Amino acid sequence: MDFSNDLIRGSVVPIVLSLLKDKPMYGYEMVKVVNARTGGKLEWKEGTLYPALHRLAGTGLISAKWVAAPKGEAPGRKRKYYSITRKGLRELARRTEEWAQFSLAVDTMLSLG
Amino acid sequence: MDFSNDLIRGSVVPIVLSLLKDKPMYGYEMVKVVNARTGGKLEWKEGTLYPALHRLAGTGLISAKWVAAPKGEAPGRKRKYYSITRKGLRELARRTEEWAQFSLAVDTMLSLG
DNA sequence: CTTGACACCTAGGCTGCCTATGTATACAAT
DNA sequence: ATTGTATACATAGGCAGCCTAGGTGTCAAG
Repeated sequence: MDFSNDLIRGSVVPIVLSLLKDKPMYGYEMVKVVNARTGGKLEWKEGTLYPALHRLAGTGLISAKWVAAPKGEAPGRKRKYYSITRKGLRELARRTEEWAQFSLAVDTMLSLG
Repeated sequence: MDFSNDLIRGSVVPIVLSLLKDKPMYGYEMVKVVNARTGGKLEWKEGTLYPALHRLAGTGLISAKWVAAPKGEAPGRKRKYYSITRKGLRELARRTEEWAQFSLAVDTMLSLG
């Protein structure tokens, strides 16, 4: 099952914030993790994620730091690690609650609740 | 809590199809019913619904029929009643399953599952 | 006779997801 | 040597749906 873009929309930001709540991550890593953790159901595209990360950094919900990859792993490559800010944590709480209420409302209307 | 447009997006079509599965309805009525059934959480706008109905009719998922309102209720007014088609019923099944899987995937990523 | 509820409609703007493409490095395969 | 694949970042342009704001017209109530 391939999810329509219209469903995807709006789910990227809360998921990014949720990922970063646990530990700093870089974009490419997030793509892989999301694809893996959902068994390929959610298939993030780089062209979606990178601009989203820039928006989040622009509004101060996350912050970025360039880090060289460890020698044994991917020598010579630069990774842009993102961390969630305090403001981002508050936004995560808001978005998580919003999602919970929204999905409940939709379930109700689809007689799934 | 006001849901962001990005979440709303994609939920309109399955909900319309689900409503029409039970009985034919007219647009204005759908707005009221959705607002009521979700306790005001989902607040549909006419400017959203009407174009959506036209799209659904255009792709043959629903069909329309003009009906005069009953004399005792709203005399003189015309209502455009929509019914779901057989094609629409199949699409409803698809969309419902899609939503179920999608919301599960998001719950997983937000540690709500 | 004005207000509000009913009932429909559309144009234009905004915004975010997608496709496609590009840069650059490292390593394996041919 | 060269090609391909994985890593890791980035952007431009297209597309599509939701929203705002405005419009039409009927009728009942104040």
